[in-house]
Amino acid sequence: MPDKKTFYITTPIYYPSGNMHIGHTYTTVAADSMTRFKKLTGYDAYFLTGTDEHGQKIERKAAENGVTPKAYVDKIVADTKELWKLMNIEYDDFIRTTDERHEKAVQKIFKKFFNQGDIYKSSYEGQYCAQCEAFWTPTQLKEGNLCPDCGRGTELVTEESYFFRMSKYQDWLIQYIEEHPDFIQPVSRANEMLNNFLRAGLQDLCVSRTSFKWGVPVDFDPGHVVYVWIDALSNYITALGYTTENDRLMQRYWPADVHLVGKEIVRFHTIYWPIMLHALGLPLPKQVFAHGWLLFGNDKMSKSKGNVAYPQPIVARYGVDALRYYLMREMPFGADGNYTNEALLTRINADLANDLGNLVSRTVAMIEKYFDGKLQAPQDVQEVDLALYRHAVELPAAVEKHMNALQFSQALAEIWKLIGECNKYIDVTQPWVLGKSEADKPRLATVLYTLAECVRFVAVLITPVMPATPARIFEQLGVEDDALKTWESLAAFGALLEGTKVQKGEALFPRLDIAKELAVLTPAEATPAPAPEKKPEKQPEKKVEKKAELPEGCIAFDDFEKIQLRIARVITCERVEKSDKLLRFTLSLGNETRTVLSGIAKHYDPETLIGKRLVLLSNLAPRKIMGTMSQGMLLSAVDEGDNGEVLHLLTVDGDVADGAEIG
RNA sequence: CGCGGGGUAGAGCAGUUUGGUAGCUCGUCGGGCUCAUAACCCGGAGGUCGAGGGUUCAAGUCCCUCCCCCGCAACCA
Repeated sequence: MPDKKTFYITTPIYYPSGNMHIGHTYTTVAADSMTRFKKLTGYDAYFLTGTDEHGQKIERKAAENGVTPKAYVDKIVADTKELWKLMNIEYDDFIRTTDERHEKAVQKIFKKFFNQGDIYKSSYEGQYCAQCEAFWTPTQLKEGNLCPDCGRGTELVTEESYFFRMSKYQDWLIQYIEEHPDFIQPVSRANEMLNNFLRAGLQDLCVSRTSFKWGVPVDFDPGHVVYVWIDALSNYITALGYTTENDRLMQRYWPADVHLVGKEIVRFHTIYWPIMLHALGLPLPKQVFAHGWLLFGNDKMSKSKGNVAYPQPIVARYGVDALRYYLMREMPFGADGNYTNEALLTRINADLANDLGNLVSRTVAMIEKYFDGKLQAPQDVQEVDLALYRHAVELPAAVEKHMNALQFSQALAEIWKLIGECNKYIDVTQPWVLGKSEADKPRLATVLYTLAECVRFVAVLITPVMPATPARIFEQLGVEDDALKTWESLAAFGALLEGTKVQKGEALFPRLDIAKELAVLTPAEATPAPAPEKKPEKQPEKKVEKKAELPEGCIAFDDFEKIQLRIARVITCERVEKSDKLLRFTLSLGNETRTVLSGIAKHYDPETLIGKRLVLLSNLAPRKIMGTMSQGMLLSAVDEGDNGEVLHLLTVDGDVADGAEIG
């Protein structure tokens, strides 16, 4: 072990103000795939993830829920770890900024900065919103110094704080970035940082707060807590035992090989963090890689917009590896990408079911059919076979090249080229014709051996991204020897043993009925918010809003008038077959009845709703869900309780006629 | 003129560094095959490469102007 090369990779520590969604999953799967790849290729790899648990927002969220901040984050952290387990994430350490080991180290780091004069005490003056307990800069404020968040007035407040002398290190950092072109990836991000912040001049950074308590206390100045930057960023070294007696890990793994970050926190990782490290006398991470965002439709995922996708239902339906594959394959790492259910399902069918799954299936089936399941040694090798051998043997190097550049998508594309080549090879060699004559048996043996060996190559190569699938392939191929599952075993073609007994199993990835699956996946997203479906119409609307110069987050009265809300009486209500979320309603609107589906089966028993008067968004475009047209949307209040969301249907006071309009 | 990214076939993207026949996936149309998960293989149709101007024998690729979209600037990956 000591002679192995090391590789240290981190994800950001996530902010546990709510459950982790598919975006966090994206980053974490990438880090995990990279780690697995490095381990596979002989590295001593170390993978750190965790949570950034302090700050006012958590403090407030916890208060709203009537629990302590610690209890609040404990729950989310437990769920997060559960999710990573589900996603087959094998981290080496999970750091929480509330860990004692972290807090102690942060206090030492803060003290050191103070002692060496990097941190000084001063005061911070700004417009403060008492309601939101937040400071806003002049550019953030709405006209008349109104709070951009709640719209109330703000007041000029002075708060005593500690500041980090960033300006002192500015020139050093500019030079460092210019001399290390690989430090910030993609390079466009480096330019952004240089042009936007560094060359413009760094402001000293406020690194403590007195306005809230939920943070690491500054041990030499009661009342102050360490503000986010020093607290959060230093996780990458406190997790390795920095400042403690046992800093074995620090010695071994620092500096990190790569910090994976989302593009919105590039600045903190490429400016403040390097400066902090430099001030501590530590080397900088070799690379900060900013990946893009997974957008939903064309929108940023955000809870408030109701357009967030969560991994759990996808994994439940299609398996972890399908989702991991999709996330790593769909878009180039570094650029933004769209998450859509359609694309996910298409990928599963085209790449996993048709190309890979079917290749394994037909290969194994033919070995069973023609050789009674016993793999024959290749005989009578021809140029078609040799071409495929060469392709396979050259593949690991190509995959390695792309993986080392964190280009997961390209690495997978390379692997899939071999899969495509194999499918074509079957067509060209026509094993079912060879099987008809005894004289062609040697050819047939060669063809089937070649295919089986290629499948083995593929199984090994996809391991980092799809850790669960190779075992299922090896089982069908009859590969038991672990030596045949290693990266080294791909050095030459032909490691598979003659006589291996293959056995056809279940389809690796069953082909999906896309229309049907879409209908199942859709209600979950359609329920919380009106579906933002019509792209072409959306843009003009936006423009109108801008021209009218409405306060941000507001709509005009005529926008409201577009929404038709009516009282609907429940005539019948029943569960939808094969759906655990949907209820089918027949509603009376006085002169008409409507069928509406609603994803609230987990919150209500259908019988109890009959006769109730509910609020219906009646002019929502109809949508087919699970084969039934749903003509509107029932409104409900969403309560974010400890055990996830709880829905409460909106109802109405007093006796109101069916179909009464709400305005 | 705040900064950055982007506008390429119906959809999603690559190609722009180092100008030289416009490529991939999905979809679509036609053909082939029957080992296989109605899967696989081949072929076709479909693009004024955001607009305009310029440099050049030659421009998606270089230069200039303009239009449009998205993001950052503020603790959601």
